[in-house]
Amino acid sequence: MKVTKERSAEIRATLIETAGRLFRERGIDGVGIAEICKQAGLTHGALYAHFPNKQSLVAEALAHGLESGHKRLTRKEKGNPPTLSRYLDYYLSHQMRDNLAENCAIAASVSEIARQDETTRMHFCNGAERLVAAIEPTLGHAKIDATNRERALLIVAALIGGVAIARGSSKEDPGLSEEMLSALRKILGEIGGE
Amino acid sequence: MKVTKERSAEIRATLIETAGRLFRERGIDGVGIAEICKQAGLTHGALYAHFPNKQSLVAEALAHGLESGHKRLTRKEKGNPPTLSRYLDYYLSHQMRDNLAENCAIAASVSEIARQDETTRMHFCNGAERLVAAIEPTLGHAKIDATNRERALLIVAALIGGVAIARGSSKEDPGLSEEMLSALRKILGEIGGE
DNA sequence: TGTACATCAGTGAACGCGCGTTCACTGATGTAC
DNA sequence: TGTACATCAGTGAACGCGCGTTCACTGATGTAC
Repeated sequence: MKVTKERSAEIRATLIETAGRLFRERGIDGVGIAEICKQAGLTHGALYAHFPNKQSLVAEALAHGLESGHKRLTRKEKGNPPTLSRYLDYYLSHQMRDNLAENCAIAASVSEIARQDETTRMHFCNGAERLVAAIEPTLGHAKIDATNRERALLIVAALIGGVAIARGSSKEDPGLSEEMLSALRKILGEIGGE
Repeated sequence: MKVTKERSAEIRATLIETAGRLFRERGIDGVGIAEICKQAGLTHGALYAHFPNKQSLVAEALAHGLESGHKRLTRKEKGNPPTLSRYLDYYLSHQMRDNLAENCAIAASVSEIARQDETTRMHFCNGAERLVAAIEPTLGHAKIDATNRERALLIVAALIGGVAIARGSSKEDPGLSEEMLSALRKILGEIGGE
């Protein structure tokens, strides 16, 4: 049956958030429409009143995940802009490694992106650019012959790759997983002139 | 019909290589038994004479991909062991970015690994450890306060993450993609004491 | 070496299942009077 | 403000499809004599 405009907008937002959480946790191919709708408290048919198909939900869910991740990450604390230390502590924590669902959409879906449609890939690029741009101004001086932009690109690559490797090895080789997080925490801090 | 032992072993090897190539290119969930067998010149039922199920083919294909990648990467040239430059040139090339199928299984499947079974994850960990161990002895001196092991971990994380981001952005934001490859080439060379 | 037969890798139809998507229907919402 | 009706978000059965897997069958291979 019909619902109020407000309720409909709420439901749409719930679908996007639920889908994003599930896609990050189990991969885009690994989650079906039926489960997303069920977790959002709907039957599967309802989805098509909000999105023309699964792919467009994928695109919106990624965009929303990147947007809210970016906002959370760059939020000012006590009026101060975020520091490099805060980015590094956040990305290289156990909570980041062990909670796919609640964290960075770039890290969660990086190797699935190339197989998605153009809109989705576009959102991914914007998200990556914004992360680099957010890190760049937090950099201090370091004994390295490289521009701030180059160092920001390195830090983003290492964070995304490091978290992915730490996740993939956390059960079978926890030593490697821990070592990856702590080595990156130390050496990226130094490279970033923390 | 039955085939000779030699032919059967050939077929098994073909299945593993074909599956690995397709999994790297389109993801593990993105490729079915039928297509793997078809590309290997068989009908789908034949697979089950060689593997009990898809998951065990996934595990063997990953192990084989990591093994042959490792051999290719660490092969001596003119009696000399591989250098850091060779690793960096290989990982940060367009051929690496654009040919998922023929390259590093770690880079291709890093964010799918956490969802695979224990055997598959174990193979992944071994592959990652071997890559770190291969890079460590190639490092020279650099103005960075970090052990060789820590620098090797950083380089591996940055290569895997950097290639993944370069892949995800190559169509919609080629500028970012190129910049990522060249920035990493330069800065990792410096950090590695190339 | 030649013959008879057991083995078993490969075939292809068939299985149940879950996928994304469609659609006739329902009934509360929002609107026109 | 009250009434009549059009709208349309949500329901749930049904669609075709491709998935992983099974299995009776085939026929060349490998073996026992």
